[in-house]
Amino acid sequence: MTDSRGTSVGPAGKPPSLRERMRATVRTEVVAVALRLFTEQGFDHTTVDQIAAETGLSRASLFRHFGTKEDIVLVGLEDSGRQIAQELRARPEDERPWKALRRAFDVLVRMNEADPEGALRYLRMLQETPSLRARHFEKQLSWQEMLVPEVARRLSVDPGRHEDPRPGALVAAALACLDMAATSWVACEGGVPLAVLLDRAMGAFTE
Amino acid sequence: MTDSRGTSVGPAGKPPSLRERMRATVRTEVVAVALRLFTEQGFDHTTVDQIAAETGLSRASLFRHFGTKEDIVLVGLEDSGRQIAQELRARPEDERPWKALRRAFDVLVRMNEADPEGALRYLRMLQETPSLRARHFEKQLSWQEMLVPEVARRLSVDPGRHEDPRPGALVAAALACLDMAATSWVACEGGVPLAVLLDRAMGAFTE
DNA sequence: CTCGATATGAGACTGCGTTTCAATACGAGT
DNA sequence: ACTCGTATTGAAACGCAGTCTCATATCGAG
Repeated sequence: MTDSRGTSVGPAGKPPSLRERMRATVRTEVVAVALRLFTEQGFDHTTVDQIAAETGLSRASLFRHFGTKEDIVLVGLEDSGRQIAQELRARPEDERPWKALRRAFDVLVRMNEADPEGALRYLRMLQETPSLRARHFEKQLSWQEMLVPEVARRLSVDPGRHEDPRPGALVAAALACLDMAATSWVACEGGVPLAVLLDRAMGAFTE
Repeated sequence: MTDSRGTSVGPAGKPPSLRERMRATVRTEVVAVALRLFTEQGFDHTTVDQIAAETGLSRASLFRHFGTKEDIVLVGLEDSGRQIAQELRARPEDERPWKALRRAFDVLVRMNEADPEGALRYLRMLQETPSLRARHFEKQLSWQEMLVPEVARRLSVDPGRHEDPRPGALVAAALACLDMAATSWVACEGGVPLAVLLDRAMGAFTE
């Protein structure tokens, strides 16, 4: 059971067959090699053929695992989105959506604190490479789709009603704050904790 | 005097030379032809060569006018951004930034009301075409850069301080609300006025 | 009219992403 | 262990976006 891009999806029963384990191994290997090359030579100056050569895969197979070159860098975000959504659903029922979103983002904060140096490098590359920034926004859109239903539920809004943009607006705005905090964090070289910047950004509304 | 993509910029002195007028007419011609082809066959199924052929231009020249295929559709946004920024600066000094941003967006609302049918078609294409959505976000980033200084000024924040993500967060969140409102507007086929949706979206915070 | 700057077309080139096809590796059932 | 249907793989050609070079016009100022 895999999603459209082949990520193994959830703990849904199946004992992972040999094939799927192979698949996972290959994927992490590719990501490792690619990240090394990207940080060494820059994203734009690294060709897909080069990555394929260094991993011993063919170009075609590479594109079967990752639909695009950018996806090699961004596959991880898919999972982060799921984690945030899970965390959001776990927040107390009576917590305000805005606050609940802020708390759900703590999973990302913790991930960054686990490896600040790597996170800094990663985010810098993301922000310096236009094509990556663009794809990154697309991924955030998928986060949005994962988070909106829960916010809608908390606001007692019929999920099918598109005349009420409030759930979407809250989620999109929160994600915008998250991006802004990340940008600031990179700008001051990690000098100010991400959590603090995120509090400031999202606190600009309740003032 | 032209900006990086060749758009004539503001009423800054110069009487437009013949060359620049030619340039302008060619550009609007290309945009017209391209929009027709895109709505007829879809963005992805229209090649740049086709547009070049129908306008009598060479591929190379086309790319001199518009850096990318997406830019042909999105050049107009550059100007919209400037208008919003101008409107924002014109808002009363004591108005809250959030409200001032809401009012500044009215220029877009008015543009949509001037040609709802065309706006609907345009936005639909934008949202249905992934590569266009991605570039659209990039353009919004440039809007952000145009709006942040004024918001920072109103919050008495030193523009150079990136430890304070609040101006950026407010602007990014407002733009997210704008996008969400536009999405809802398209979803209900323009059934609810954009202004109303925008009020709802941006009102979800002050509640 | 002349000269420098600029826009143009033609064509080759790089790189991403897709498609086709034949060969191979898995894995379930016998 | 054998076999057959199903996935996965590499090789190679293809389509298209975007860049570059270079020779040729075209404009604009003096």
